[in-house]
Amino acid sequence: MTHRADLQDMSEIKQWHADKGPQYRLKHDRLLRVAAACFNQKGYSGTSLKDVARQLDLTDAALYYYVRSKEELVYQCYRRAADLGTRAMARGQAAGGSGLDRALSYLDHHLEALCGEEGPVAIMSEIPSLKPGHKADILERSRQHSLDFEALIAEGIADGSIAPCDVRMTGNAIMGAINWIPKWFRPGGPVSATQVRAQFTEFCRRALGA
Amino acid sequence: MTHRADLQDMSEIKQWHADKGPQYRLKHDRLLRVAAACFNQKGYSGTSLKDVARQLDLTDAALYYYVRSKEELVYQCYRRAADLGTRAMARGQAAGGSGLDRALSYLDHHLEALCGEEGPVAIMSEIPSLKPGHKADILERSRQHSLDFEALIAEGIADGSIAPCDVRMTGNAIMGAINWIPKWFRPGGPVSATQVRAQFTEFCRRALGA
DNA sequence: GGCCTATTTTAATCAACATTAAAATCCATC
DNA sequence: GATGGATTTTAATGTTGATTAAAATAGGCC
Repeated sequence: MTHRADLQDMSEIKQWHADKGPQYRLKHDRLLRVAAACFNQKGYSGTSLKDVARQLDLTDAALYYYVRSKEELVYQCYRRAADLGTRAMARGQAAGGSGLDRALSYLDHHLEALCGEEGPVAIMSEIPSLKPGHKADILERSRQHSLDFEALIAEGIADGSIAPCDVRMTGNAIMGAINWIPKWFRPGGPVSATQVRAQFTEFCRRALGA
Repeated sequence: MTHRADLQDMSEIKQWHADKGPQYRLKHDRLLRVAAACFNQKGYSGTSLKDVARQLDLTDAALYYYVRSKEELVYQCYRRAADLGTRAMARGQAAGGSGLDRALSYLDHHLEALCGEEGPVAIMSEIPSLKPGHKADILERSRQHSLDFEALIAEGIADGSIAPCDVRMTGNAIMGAINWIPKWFRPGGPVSATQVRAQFTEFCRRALGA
């Protein structure tokens, strides 16, 4: 499924970051978080590189020391978001208990990443305008994530902890609810991250539970 | 809450469309649907007016006979989406039965609009880059819609048809799931609109039901 | 102090669209 | 088949913001 071009893209990026020191990594990560916040708050077309740079006390041109292009900046934001999701999924899968328990564990971990200190996570609303290789990569990860979640649901149904339902649809519904969270949740807002975590998992427990 | 500038914007738009005939209205509506499809599939920044125009067998310049700017095109797409939501909400509120019944009725109507013949509905991911007046208008409608939905949930809790829960959170979760649907649902795809409607409402019934 | 690398800035450049103005075409009606 | 409004095209124009190249600065290390 993966084209030669994609692999090339991937390795290019690895090279790009490979030799840089830890200072670099730190700033690069900060860039990604700031950019994600901008994209979520001001929209993709609404945020210029200058906007992002200003928040980092930098010139727009300076960003090109960290990313090759705006497109790549978006891509890396999405990649970061996908990575956080994947990590949460791995933890959920590794958790003990019934299918329901593990599904909820995953959700809780993901919510923690979304609302917690890991900083703002980019909503993936501009996937289509990524260049082919990057788009394929993100879509692939995204697809895998969905499949993993559906698998958890299926296991839950099998072991009787989750009520029988259309796995695909249910997965999509919950994923949608998750993905939409950055739209309405603001750290430091009226609702705390802890509350969201508790209430959201509670919601899913009821939605899924047998 | 509404500024003078906003009102001005609104009336300007009314004037713009007021005198035109029914042919015009028809084509204008088609434009909005095609544009919504483009924005959803190719992203906002990924769709040029030329793209939209091509699908209508028109030149990009011709679109300016129907809209004043790209920004306004987006705004009208969002407005159309909001209107469909509002209509569904009105029908749901007017339906009989318990709070749960009415909430589900609203959802069903909204799903029908989203997946049915009314054509593709724009995902509102670029609200921030609307100009102030338009942004305020859309946000206001959106907020109202959420409030209405939360009210339905509250009524359901009051009459015992919906299990006690945090109304705001639950509303946000379900709205998120709804708003995300255009991301994965493709008319003519593997899953029919009817199936989505049935399964999604079923999901919400379980999530909400007492 | 001098050197080397990492980081950032200044000052252009450049391209992609959005947008506009004027002209052309289409179409119903007289 | 001529007239007038509605609709669309052709051909520029403009502006924004991404991108680049070369120069400047900062800081660790000898």
